[in-house]
Amino acid sequence: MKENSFGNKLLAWHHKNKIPHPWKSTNDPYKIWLSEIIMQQTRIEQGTPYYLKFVNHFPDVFSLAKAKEEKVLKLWQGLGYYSRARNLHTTAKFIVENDNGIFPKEYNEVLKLKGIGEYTAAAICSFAYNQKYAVVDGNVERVLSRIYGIQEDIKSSPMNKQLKQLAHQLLAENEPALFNQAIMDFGANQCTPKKPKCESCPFNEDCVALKQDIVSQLPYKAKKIKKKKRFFSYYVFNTKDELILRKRADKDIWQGLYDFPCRETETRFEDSDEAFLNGLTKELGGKIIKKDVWSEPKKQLLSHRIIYSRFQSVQLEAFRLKPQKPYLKVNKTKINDYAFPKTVDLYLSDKTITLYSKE
DNA sequence: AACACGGGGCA
DNA sequence: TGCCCAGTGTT
Repeated sequence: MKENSFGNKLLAWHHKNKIPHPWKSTNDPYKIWLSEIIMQQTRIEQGTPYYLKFVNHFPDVFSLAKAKEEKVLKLWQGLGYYSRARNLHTTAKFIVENDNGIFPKEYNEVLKLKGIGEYTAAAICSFAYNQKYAVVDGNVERVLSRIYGIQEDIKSSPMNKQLKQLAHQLLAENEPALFNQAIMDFGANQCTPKKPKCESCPFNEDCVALKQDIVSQLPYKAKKIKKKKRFFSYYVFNTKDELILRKRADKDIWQGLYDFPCRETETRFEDSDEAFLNGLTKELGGKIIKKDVWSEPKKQLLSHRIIYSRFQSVQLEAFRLKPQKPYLKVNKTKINDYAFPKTVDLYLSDKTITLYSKE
């Protein structure tokens, strides 16, 4: 779609559908800044009462700068992301002390302020000063990815760059403040995350996502897998010729592979668990001759896990009892017959470990 | 580049 | 539960 066509349709939509907000009827950069900080990652309905409270208590940057942080945080209470409030306060004091209370006008100067990133800098420069900076927030990402059928991960660095460029091109021939307001309103009220109003959409002839029936799948964001941390403390029981392995159970990582008797802990490594060690020692029917200190924890990254493993060599004079259940006794010369997870193999291969020597 | 940072609304 | 919301700072 041609840039001017996009702008014309968007502005026509906006003319009919604009929704007033308390901070729209001003060019005061302070109020625009305040509203933008409050609205970051926040729904308009949730943030609006806070905006009204703040302008009421702090009508200008001086009053905000003079306030105690306690007061600012108290007013912010319940809104979440509290570093926004602290940064807001810090920046207010900075502007009063360094710039005589006058908000900077240069985009790059605005961007330097604490709590102001690319989105907010563009919002302030366009809304307060009508400079040509395109805002790219969640709304804009959604609108553009759908209309232009962008199926790649919009959060990826290259794609995010492209989106900014596209937004900038579309903005180019238009009134910056008006265009930015329009595209955000359009995302918030027409091209909504769920149940977008495609039937009444001015772009329904152009929208690539609608044509391909993938509107509900866009914008695509790569699933960010939360990597759970696990902590393994391995006890490497060994004698002159043998050592104890454990066959790993089903329903867990590395099933069927071998490692050592292991105590897993929820959080970071705690002190050695003597009961665990002694119980196992008794079970193997031996006496401890020598016990090494714990190895430095080794970190292993899996697709969905971060595993920290540490090892402790425990030398017994003999294994008098036959190991039970998942444990088995193995002659050191046979160790290469078993499959090990990477960290365990690295430990075994370590030249400083004298358990066995790899060929 | 990945992650922490909140609280609320909605399926 | 999981996703999303006028994102930014930190590692």
